[in-house]
Amino acid sequence: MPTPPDPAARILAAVRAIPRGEVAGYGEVARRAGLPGRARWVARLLAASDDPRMPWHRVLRSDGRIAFPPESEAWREQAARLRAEGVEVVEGRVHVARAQRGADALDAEVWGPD
DNA sequence: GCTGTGACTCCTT
DNA sequence: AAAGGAGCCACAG
Repeated sequence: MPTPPDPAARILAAVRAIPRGEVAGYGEVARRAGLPGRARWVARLLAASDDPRMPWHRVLRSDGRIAFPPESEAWREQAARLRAEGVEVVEGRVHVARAQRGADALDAEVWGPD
């Protein structure tokens, strides 16, 4: 039997597995890696990763919002990267429009591609 | 080794 | 709808 990859490697692999133009939540990534409840670890790992191929910008909080402080440098960076691959970002959150604030927009489902 | 701090999430008020 | 609190865990001081 192959030795099970260490948890950190599985999490990073799960992040890399998010297709271009799609997004996933921290908790969702953790679950996919077989580590439910480790959302914070996912965030910590992404912060520590220096791999330029890591699509860290596709990982959002469970409510679809960007996890960085609003208007911060990283916050802008993430929003820009998402838009660059076709993901609609409004006020720091993906266009998932679960109703809320004048939401007359149609629900373009970008959430939970699985 | 204990405390505070997060790129978190969920449940209860 | 918004706020509080508990659970979570790695890391820095």
